[in-house]
Amino acid sequence: MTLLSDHSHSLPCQPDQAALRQRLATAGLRATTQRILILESLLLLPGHPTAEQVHRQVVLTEPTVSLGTVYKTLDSFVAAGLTKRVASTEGACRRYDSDCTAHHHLYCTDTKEIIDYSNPELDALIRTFFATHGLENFQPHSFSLHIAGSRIS
Amino acid sequence: MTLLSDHSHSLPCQPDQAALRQRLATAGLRATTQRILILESLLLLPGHPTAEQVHRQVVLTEPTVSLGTVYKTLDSFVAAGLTKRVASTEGACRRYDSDCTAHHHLYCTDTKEIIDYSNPELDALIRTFFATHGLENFQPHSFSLHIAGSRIS
DNA sequence: ATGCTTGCAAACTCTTTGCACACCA
DNA sequence: TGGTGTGCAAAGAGTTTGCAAGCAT
Repeated sequence: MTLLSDHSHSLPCQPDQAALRQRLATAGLRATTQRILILESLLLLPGHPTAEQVHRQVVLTEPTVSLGTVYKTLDSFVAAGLTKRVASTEGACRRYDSDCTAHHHLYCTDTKEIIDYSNPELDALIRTFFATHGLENFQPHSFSLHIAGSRIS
Repeated sequence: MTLLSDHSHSLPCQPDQAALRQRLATAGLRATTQRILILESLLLLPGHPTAEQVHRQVVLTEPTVSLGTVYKTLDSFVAAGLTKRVASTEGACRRYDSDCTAHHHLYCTDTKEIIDYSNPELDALIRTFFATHGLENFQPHSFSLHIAGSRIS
């Protein structure tokens, strides 16, 4: 099995292999070829890819990586906090989000798209609300607002 | 603090069969025995039942109802707006929510429970926020805040 | 060297589908 | 009666698992 080859086709602002290894190490995960590739693919793919989509991307570079490994790896990424799973009412399959910073989602009811949305003012508003109106018997640690609606063109 | 929207809260009283027929008719659905039972079970079951759980409940009264019918029926309920599907990052299976009024969800990271949460003040806060800070290219029509955290005993 | 990871394929779970029969409007 | 809805069983999609062999540390 070859190590990560140089990617003449890869996008400009992609983290290099050393940075990916570092991220894995920080998360307490061994830096295997597969994990590096899967992490790279997650960061590369737009939107909220499924395990299947990540696999398709990974296989371009390393055709022997199995879908099962992608599932196991994505699970370990989620467990390690490298990745999140996106909540969705639509579709049967899981979607992953490489953006682990707090953010919200716009759900387009027409196109079924899930669009990332960040707004620090909104975050502050919500945090302040729960700081003053504490929930009973529940300690919140993160919030995500799901905004359903439709795109205006 | 902004005024609360008026919040007429009806307890989950058991609608009789005539009321259920009426709800189905209003939604444009034929009132079959199965649909009446499934709707009744949805309203009866606490939390956010899966198709499987609804089926188990329905079969107590009418043992011949098939799981396939429960799936088809729940889909038609969602399409008709009688029921919602709950978004979840956890678990593989779909959950349904008979409460079609706007509300939020607490996701307990320990027990994986999904707990309903309503707070008109919070709703007003969010609505006000988006009324003043409109989204670009997006017309929101509903909001649901997902609050992850853990129960305190 | 040790123990975590991987690939493979089979098993599993959840959901959908096709079709003949049954039923509501 | 006509057109929908239902039951059944098989198929399909997505995900998990067990184990032998392969790597990272």
